[in-house]
Amino acid sequence: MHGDSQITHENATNQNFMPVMRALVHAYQAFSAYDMSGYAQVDLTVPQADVIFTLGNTGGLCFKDIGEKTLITKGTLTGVIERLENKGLVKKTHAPEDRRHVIVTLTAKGRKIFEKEFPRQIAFLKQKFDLLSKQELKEAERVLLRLQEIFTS
Amino acid sequence: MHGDSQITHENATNQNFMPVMRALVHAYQAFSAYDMSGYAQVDLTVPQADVIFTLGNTGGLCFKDIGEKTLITKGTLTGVIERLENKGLVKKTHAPEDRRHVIVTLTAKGRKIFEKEFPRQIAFLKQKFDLLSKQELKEAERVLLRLQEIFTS
DNA sequence: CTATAATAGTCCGTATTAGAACTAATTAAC
DNA sequence: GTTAATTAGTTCTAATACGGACTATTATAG
Repeated sequence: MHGDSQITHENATNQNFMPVMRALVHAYQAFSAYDMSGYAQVDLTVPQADVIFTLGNTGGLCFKDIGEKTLITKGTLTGVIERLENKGLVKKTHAPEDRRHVIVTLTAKGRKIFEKEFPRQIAFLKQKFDLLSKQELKEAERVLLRLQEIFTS
Repeated sequence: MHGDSQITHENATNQNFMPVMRALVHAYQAFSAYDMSGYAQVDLTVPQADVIFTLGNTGGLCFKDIGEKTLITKGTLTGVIERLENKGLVKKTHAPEDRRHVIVTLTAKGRKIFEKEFPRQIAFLKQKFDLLSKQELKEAERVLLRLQEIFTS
């Protein structure tokens, strides 16, 4: 016998971290649903918009860089970029200095979309984040960085 | 001219809420990746485990209830339950009092999986959450509930 | 009592999503 | 300098994921 430290299927739900875990999942899910709703009137999915916004204000990026910034894995990225290419929003070129790299660049049409939709979506998100005080924003950032830290350590 | 309140594609990235938004996405992504890694040696996907854990310690739930607890939409749930059924972990029965409802119940095999894997995964997650102090847990929960609140209001 | 609305699931189409096997190109080892 | 290891993308499979159309069942309106 060594105290009540044993986790069973009956007491697992009562672990003291469960409320935080649930809150993290629900907070992200709520944010995610709101973010997605911003694209309802735009012919872009969230990952597609994510890529367009990542490419904006740059002279083009390779798959690896786009994947690292958007957290989209390479296998998925191939398809996302392909659909953006079919819509005429990006184009692919091989880097001359290293032919393994494929550089993805916004087309003129893609740039127009970026310049219109990026500020619109940011303003849309800002409506919600503006409900937080400066104090709350700072606290939230600190807490979230700490959470990220424990899961990557 | 009305101050610098206008959001353009050039200044959008500098909005003061951007660090918080990024931190939320990265914190969730880090948690999610860690959670998923816990199932590496188990023949269950995250949604499948989520359903099994939700059904554990209950006498069965209908699709609607499972969907609300797991945040899995109905169209997706049909497939998830079907695969669990094929593995012999759950069974479906029509509710006699309202034949629109389909009640999903753990089989004996499903219950065994639940009783073994639920405590294991909770202990696995606990390893990380134990890195947080009581104070940090409380603060995190408060901040996350606030975030959830602003996005659902 | 009957037409209508609401609810619960299923099915379908399109788009992620992760991960593993594969190809092509570059770098490192010897 | 050729072989081995690494890196960048593509392709493939299985499983989500959302939303809309559809069916079956129950509740509501008149």
